[in-house]
Amino acid sequence: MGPQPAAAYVLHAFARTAVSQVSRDQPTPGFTQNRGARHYPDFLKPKDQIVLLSDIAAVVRAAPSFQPTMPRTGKPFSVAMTNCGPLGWVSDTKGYRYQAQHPRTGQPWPALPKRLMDIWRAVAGSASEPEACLINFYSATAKMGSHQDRDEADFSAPVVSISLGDTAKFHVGGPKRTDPKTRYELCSGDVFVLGGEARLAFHGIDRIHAGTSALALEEIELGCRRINLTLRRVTAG
DNA sequence: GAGTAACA
DNA sequence: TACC
Repeated sequence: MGPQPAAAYVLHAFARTAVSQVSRDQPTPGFTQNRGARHYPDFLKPKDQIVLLSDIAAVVRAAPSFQPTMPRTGKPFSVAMTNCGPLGWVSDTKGYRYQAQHPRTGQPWPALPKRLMDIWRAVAGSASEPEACLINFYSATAKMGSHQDRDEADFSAPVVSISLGDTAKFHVGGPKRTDPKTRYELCSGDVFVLGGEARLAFHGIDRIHAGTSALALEEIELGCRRINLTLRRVTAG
């Protein structure tokens, strides 16, 4: 069996009325940009975060979290995931790909919640509508190794990432794995956009700062401390 | 190499 | 950095 499904976590988190904001080194108006990588701190207010969690709860009810594995080796990822939208990103021993059905239930992915479409429209400029939202569930010890998002047919649209729960140490490099990295702390409610020059930048999650958000503190026993939503355009359009 | 383990 |  894989890790605990994240559904219970999401449902309980929604029931809470408070999402604490972590103190920051610097209050940042608007966003900061570095070669197409844009960081929007506090893009979602606490109330927006809670309402978005209700959307995620509905998604997970229809599409339970699953444990992806590495191509070839079959080694499991430390994160659990699910998807919503017409297409979902999956990984197993056969490789990385987008597909229209949940790998375990065989059902189509749930629709993209309107609130996610609204976030996309607010930060993705003139790009076509997103087709996939990958939802990653991070435990206190989960990480995401440095990688590129390159399984899409269309790189003209940006990748839009939304953070909920505990703060994560995030890095963004360049199109080569060895390019120098910039590090960010991604807090609950932050939005991060990889577009333009940064669309194919290597990026990853180095660590989770467990206990930095009341959202995640409620569900220590289930192990999920952070949720990341990644919106993507997959097909040319 | 969207993984881990071992290393200095 | 090595692994398979």
